Amino acid sequence: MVPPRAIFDLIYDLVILVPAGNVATYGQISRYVAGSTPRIVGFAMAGVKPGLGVPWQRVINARGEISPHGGAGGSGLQREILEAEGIAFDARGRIDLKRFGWAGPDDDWLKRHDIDVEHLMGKDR
DNA sequence: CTGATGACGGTGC
DNA sequence: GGCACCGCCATCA
Repeated sequence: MVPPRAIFDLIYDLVILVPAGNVATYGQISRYVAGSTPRIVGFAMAGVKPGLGVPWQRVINARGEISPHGGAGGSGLQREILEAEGIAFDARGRIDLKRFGWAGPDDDWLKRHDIDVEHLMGKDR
C-alpha cells in the first residue's frame, strides 16, 4: 500500500500504467480512483506538467475521441503522438476502443494502492 | 469560507 | 446517429 496522496497523484500513477499503443478513457480511470469523477480526471490531465513522464495523451473521452483542449501543445499534438504510437483514427477522428482500449491495471497494482476491488465489481468490470 | 470552473458521462428526446 | 441537460467534486481565486 501507499500513504494517502493527493488524488491527482493517484490519477497520474494510474495513467502511467497505460502502455504505448493503448488508450484509456476519463471515466475508466475515474472508476479506479475513489473520490474522483471523469471531470476530475480531465482536470488532472490539464494539470500535467511536461517532463513528469505522464502519458496524458493516452487518455481520451468515452466516445473514443480527443477532447478539444489547449494544454501541452493542444489536441492536435495529442493526435500526432498517438498516431506515432500506432493508434489508428477513423474518418471522423475517432479511435476504436475495442481495438486500442486499455484493459486496466493488474491486480498487483490495485493491491499495492489499496484499491477495493469489490467496489469496482459493483460498478463495472 | 463561498462560488466558479472544467481535456466528462449518462440519460432522455 | 446527434444534441441538450444535469450531476459530478477536487481545485483555485
